[in-house]
Amino acid sequence: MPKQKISEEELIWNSLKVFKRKGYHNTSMADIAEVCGLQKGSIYHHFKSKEELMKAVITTMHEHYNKEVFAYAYDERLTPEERLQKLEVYSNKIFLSSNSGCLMANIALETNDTMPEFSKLISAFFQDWINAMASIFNKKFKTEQALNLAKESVAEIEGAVMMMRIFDEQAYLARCHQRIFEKLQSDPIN
Amino acid sequence: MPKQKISEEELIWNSLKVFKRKGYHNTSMADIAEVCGLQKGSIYHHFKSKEELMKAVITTMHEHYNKEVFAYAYDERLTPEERLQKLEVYSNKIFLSSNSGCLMANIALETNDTMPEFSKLISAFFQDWINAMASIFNKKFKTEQALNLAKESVAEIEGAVMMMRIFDEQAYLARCHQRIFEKLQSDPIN
Amino acid sequence: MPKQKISEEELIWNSLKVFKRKGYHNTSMADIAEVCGLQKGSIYHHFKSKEELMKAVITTMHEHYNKEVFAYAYDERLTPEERLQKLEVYSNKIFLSSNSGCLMANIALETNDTMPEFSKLISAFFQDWINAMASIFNKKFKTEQALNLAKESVAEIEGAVMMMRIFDEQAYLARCHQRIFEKLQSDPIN
Amino acid sequence: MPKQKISEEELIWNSLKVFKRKGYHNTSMADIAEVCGLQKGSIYHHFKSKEELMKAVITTMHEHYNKEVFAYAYDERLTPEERLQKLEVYSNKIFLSSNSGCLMANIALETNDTMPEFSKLISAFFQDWINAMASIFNKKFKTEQALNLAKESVAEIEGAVMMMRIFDEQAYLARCHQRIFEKLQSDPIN
DNA sequence: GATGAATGAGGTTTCATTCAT
DNA sequence: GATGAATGAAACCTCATTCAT
Repeated sequence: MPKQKISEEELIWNSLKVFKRKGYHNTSMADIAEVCGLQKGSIYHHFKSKEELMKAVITTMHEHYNKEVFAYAYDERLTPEERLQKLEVYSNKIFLSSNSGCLMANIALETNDTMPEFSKLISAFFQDWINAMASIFNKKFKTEQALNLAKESVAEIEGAVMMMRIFDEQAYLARCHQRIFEKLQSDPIN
Repeated sequence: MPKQKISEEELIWNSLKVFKRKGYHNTSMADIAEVCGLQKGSIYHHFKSKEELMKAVITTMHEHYNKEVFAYAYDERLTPEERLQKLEVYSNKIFLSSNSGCLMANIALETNDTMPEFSKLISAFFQDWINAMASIFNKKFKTEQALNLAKESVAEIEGAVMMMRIFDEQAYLARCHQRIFEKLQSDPIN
Repeated sequence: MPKQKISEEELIWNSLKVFKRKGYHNTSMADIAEVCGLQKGSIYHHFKSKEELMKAVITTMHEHYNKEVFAYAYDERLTPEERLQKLEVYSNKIFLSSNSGCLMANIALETNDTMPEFSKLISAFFQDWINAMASIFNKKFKTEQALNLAKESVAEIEGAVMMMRIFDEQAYLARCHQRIFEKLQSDPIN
Repeated sequence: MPKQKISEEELIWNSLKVFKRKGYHNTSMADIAEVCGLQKGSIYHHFKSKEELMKAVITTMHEHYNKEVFAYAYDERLTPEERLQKLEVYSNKIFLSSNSGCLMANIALETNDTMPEFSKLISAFFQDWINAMASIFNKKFKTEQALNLAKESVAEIEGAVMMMRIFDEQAYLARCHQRIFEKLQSDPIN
């Protein structure tokens, strides 16, 4: 009889916010329940465990990025510079909207050595991000060099987001994007 | 039952390893006790809470870096390049010795929004690191530019360490150091 | 595992018995759990801490007295002597039913200097008791004298209950009630 | 080699203050150590357990009362009124010097049902007190009546001390002594 | 589907006590 | 005698999970 109070989508996005802020182990099912307006027990109608919920959160975020962000990297109607800018705009939207950094990085650094199932999902996400960046650099650079530039770029962005959070100083991200843009416009090494 | 089984120093360094690998919230006092060969309760002889222990760990690591690493950045007998290399050598020793990344970054991303006392200590550490890097760049660049290069560099290193851990791929760090070296040798912007 | 095994009312009254016998600090949540047929952790479903439980116990007892005992002191259909007797009958029922004295007094003497939240609740209880007694004496005595007689009476009863417990000698209470009766029938001081 | 830092006497009197204020179970050996300027472990050179210490405290207090207070009740050079006044003076000194009530009563109400060894010692104390009072009343009243008046009086004093502590209102004790004085001067029932 | 009571394992912490120095 | 490190039991409390209603 009881009507559904919240959609699975919403449940996942609400949980995401909490996990991003408080981390995996410090987030309790009660915390999740609270932001969803449910009782602890009710969450188990949707996810069979906290671990499954976290995996759903990671996966959902990954799919979202694939569709809404990384897709631009492959959009043949755009120049490489335009593509890069699209990714940047989205990055900014996410990373500047809260002071809590990047869900994927936060969870990765917290659980990389103890929750292999999360690690697999998270590295898949970063792989897709790197591939997207590489495909942009590919227009001007050779495969291997493009890949390296992509790896550098993703690493730099995550480094910048980390510092941004630690120092509460937004400039890090803008300067980082600036440098990536310069990479794209630099001369191929040979 | 009596007489010291472990020095406070050792206790801290053993704890550090566990905290780095498992994070703050997922490390139990029982875990700490185990790596120290003590009973749970005995740790409270040395630190009045898990939180105080974590703070001692952060502080000890910070002091260690100040003395053993950052000090090279101010060593007038060395050229800037030599100084940078000293820092790099040390970075490698730490970050390549395990697959668990950087204690400071791991704890920062896990607890930045919930444990302000840790955040303060951690940002002080990164500030000292940035200052050390800036003092190296200062030999060739103007203050502001040197500072920005220092910030970039620290962010890049942390980004590289993160990726290195996620992908278990050590190349990230070497290439990152390479790029920092190039920054040092590039022409000042004007 | 699910569905209520014990009502909150019962939980409180069962706890009360243990607290009265063993005191606050010497009563463990395990003790409480045992008399309630629950697991330790389950009690936290109903009360968020041992302290809150104790406060609920005190408050419940206070309300119970207000309704079931002190009310007689204000019952206009009864003579002062009848009112006094009603209170006495109830006193006897409580204080003679076990050898554990008076919950309020026991907890007060144990925790008065360390748990101010208990002290406030307990002194409110005694104040209501004194007011009830005063309202009986008021029929024959002036306000101030009635109040003093009430204070004396309550103190005497508590003193008697204490001695009764220490010496396991019930006569104390009966004689004490006798003296209070005589006070009521004595001549007003002027 | 280490010189004695505190005499056993002092240790007992210092402990007494803590036990009176915080009760038996809520006083830790660390608390005791602190007020004695010792380490926890050192207390065990003097008393083999917390329980033994508490018993020494009770016994010491009892002996002190016998010698310094109750003795006046048997002093043939004094009138009954003078004897009573001596006891009163002493009562006031003790009970008005802190807001923590009566050690014997506090410990009795906290532990009567769980620490029979304390109960025995405490009831012996109260018995001596009652006997002392009875010996005063004996000058004017018959044995049985004197005994009852003594019991009443002690109970009343303890009741007054309890109320005094709960309400932080010193008047209780003075009025109580006043009433006891009146008892002594009233006519024997005969 | 939602609820809320219950569970049991495990978390951090406290504490009386022991004992080598 | 005093110390301080260690112990282990037990304290309070949290939490992921289950399940009858």
